[in-house]
Amino acid sequence: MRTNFNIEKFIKNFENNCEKVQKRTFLKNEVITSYIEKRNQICILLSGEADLVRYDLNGNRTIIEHFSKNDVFGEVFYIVTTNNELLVEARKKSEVLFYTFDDLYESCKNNCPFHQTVAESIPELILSKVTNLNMRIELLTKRSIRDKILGYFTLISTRTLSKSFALPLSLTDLADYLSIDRSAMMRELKLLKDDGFIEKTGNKITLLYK
Amino acid sequence: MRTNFNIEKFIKNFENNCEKVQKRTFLKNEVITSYIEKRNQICILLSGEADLVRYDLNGNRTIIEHFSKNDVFGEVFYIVTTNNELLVEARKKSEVLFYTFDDLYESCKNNCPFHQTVAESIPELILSKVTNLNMRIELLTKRSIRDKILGYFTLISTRTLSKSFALPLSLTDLADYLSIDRSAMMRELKLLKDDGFIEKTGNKITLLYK
DNA sequence: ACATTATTGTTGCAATTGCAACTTATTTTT
DNA sequence: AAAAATAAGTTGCAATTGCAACAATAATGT
Repeated sequence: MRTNFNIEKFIKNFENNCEKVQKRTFLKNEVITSYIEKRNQICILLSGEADLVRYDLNGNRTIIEHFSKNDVFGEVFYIVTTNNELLVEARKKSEVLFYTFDDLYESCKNNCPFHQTVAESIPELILSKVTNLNMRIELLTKRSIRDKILGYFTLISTRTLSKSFALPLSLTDLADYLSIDRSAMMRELKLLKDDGFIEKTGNKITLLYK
Repeated sequence: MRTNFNIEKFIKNFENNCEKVQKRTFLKNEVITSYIEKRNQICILLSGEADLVRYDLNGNRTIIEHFSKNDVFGEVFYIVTTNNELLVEARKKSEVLFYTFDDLYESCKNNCPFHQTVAESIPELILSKVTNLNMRIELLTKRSIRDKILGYFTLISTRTLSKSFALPLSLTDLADYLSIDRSAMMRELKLLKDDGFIEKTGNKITLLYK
């Protein structure tokens, strides 16, 4: 899920000597990090794609958030007291910037500009997370698979300012994101085509309504 | 949904001369406020109960958040671009403190202590909102009514540090909060009793598992 | 105290959704 | 370029859920 936050200012400052900032590369399906309280790290996806996922006891996977270039994540943005393990998994080969902090709002002893920029941007970052969380709740509270799908498509359409768009997720992943059965979702997609609500060719969707 | 945030320090400062802080009383079912962008207000529930609700096109009500004493709400905590109207409705007679701001992070020209306290506490407040939103998503992504109910009960149990508790919501409201059909929820509650997972007398629940 | 309204509790039935087991297509790896 | 792995697409069937329409309680208002 794309944050609206413009991360460019972060990245242009990251080549510095602060030992608290590290860059690492991950291959597809590697675990980038897990959300454990007090890990105190903020991560920025420089390239590639990744998902924040949870596996429940029945083996169901839920994609909690989908990250693409310049998205920011970390357990500070997901403070929940549960026994469920949350993982960030690379979907493709990905470069990630890790930033470790002692106190989220304190500035670095080294006074490094990157560190500084991060600290200043925390409120803005969190607000953009809140926006995404609220949109997600809006999708999840919809009562039928059809409404969830259409809600999601409308969201992407609004973001891309176009009635036609490529899905940022595979259909398998989309089902796990909307928390619905994949085959039931496929069936509903076909019905939506048959009923003239959408056109679908591969992962390209065109909305025909409104 | 209870925030962990301790609001006492807000309230003890509220009797001041700042014209941007107002106190109003609402009767049951009155609309306290609606979430419209740029309204720029933060509200604190001093007494009573209220819900943040949305009505969809089919007339389904969704309770997005439930507020009780000392909870803080306002559209800054719910920035979403949708055409759905969001309302905060009083469940009981309620007292609400309204605080209007020009810039969330700027301090008051009057330099009033209340205003000051609010501005300083924004990050903390928002983080506690994020926690609640994440927990809500965790509930909503559960695949069955049974898991949603048990997830909710476990949550309340953890908060109250007890296996026995009174539900903070009516059953009708709980169904709208979990985004499920009320009668289906009632049926599942009976099954949970029959299967020995819970005991239920009125709105008192006792968890028998784990 | 009575009437009114809202909430809880129940149930049959229909619609939706999930599950399992496939086939076909596409991507990735060797 | 072939083999292997992953994703997309289908379908029958069973389980779950939603809907509608009640009756029984409880809460609220006059």
